[in-house]
Amino acid sequence: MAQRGSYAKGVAKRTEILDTALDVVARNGFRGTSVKELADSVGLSQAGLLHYFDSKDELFTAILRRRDEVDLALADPQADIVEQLITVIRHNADVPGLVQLFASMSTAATSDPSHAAHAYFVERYASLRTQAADAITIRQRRGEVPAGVDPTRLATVLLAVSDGMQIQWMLDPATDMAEHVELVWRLALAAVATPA
Amino acid sequence: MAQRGSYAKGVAKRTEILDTALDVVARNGFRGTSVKELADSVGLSQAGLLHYFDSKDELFTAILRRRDEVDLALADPQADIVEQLITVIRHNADVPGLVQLFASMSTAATSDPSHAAHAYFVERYASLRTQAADAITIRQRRGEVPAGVDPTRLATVLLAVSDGMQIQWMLDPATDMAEHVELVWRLALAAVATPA
DNA sequence: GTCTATAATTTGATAGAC
DNA sequence: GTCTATCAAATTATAGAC
Repeated sequence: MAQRGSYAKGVAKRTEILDTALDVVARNGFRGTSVKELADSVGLSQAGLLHYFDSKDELFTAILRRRDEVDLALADPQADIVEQLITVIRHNADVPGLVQLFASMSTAATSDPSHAAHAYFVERYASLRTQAADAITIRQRRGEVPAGVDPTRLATVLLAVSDGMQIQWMLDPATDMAEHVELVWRLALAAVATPA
Repeated sequence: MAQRGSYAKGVAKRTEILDTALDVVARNGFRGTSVKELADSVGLSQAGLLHYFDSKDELFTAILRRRDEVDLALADPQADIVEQLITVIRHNADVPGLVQLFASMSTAATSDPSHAAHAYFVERYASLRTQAADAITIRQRRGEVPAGVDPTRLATVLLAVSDGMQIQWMLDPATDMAEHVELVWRLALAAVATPA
């Protein structure tokens, strides 16, 4: 078996912890959730849980990374990255706690380069922005997106609406986040003049 | 003098405190700033400062409200609300700490109805959304915005981009927030088909 | 109105036994 | 690897003097 040795065991356990944490946070939310709360739900003591992660922030950053992995696995690999993004946003309405976690961590980490999650967000936005810009460029060549639109800017804007809609959705869960992201996307596809 | 009596004095002092706090937060940022830090900068003890506000969260909510007042006073009353919004976003690049404060408070307060700032955000989004939707409706009648676009949805989306761009700007201050909000606005003005 | 002093917790992190 | 126990702070909020 490939999972032999203490290293693999540690990794497997870590993943198991993260998947449980993902469920717990998704439901119970993230109200400055303490390490102990999470420890209880995964059946470990606080110290036991922190054995796997260097700090609280590292733990929650790992949760965010794991969530991206899970989301990616669920997405249709055939689909345009923009379509995938919209699908993920649509799913977000089912996991309020994760939306809360993402929003909280992003505000805390983006403005503080020394925050444990800073690198995660840098990588995430760079990666998504590039992927989306590439997809937009392809559509542009097909004439589906006006030539005057800068792909990177449009990509940036699509990510921004996604993030911003989370705030308004938390305020009123009846709000349809995905629909609003789609509106921007359709406006771009429908634009005929050539905004910079 | 109109400012006589303990009530008026209290109000004046409160405003004075808030204006100082606004400066301090704008520069120093909001890294979970403690009440004591703010108290020091306004020349009061921690308890002295809390004499004017019921709690820490009430204090920071008051700072946000005061900031909106100041921003509103600076805006051109002749301008379209959407243009005003873009102007405010442009100014935001000069007050990083306030962007941080707004982002932090919005994530904390929107998801928690019992948070001291919850009502503030409810009112703020409702008000801005309505005003923007009205302005969009007017443009629609003039034929500047496609008839098929729902004014409230477009308004919602413009607010979302504004919020979302703050995250990406905190990550990279070279990002031009206003320019990206304008992109969405121009896409809407340039759209020719009729997205819902 | 403002201060000093302190209560009241909470909670992240670590040391060390098993 | 996991736990118990404890440390070490950091703050908010309040009581009560002046």
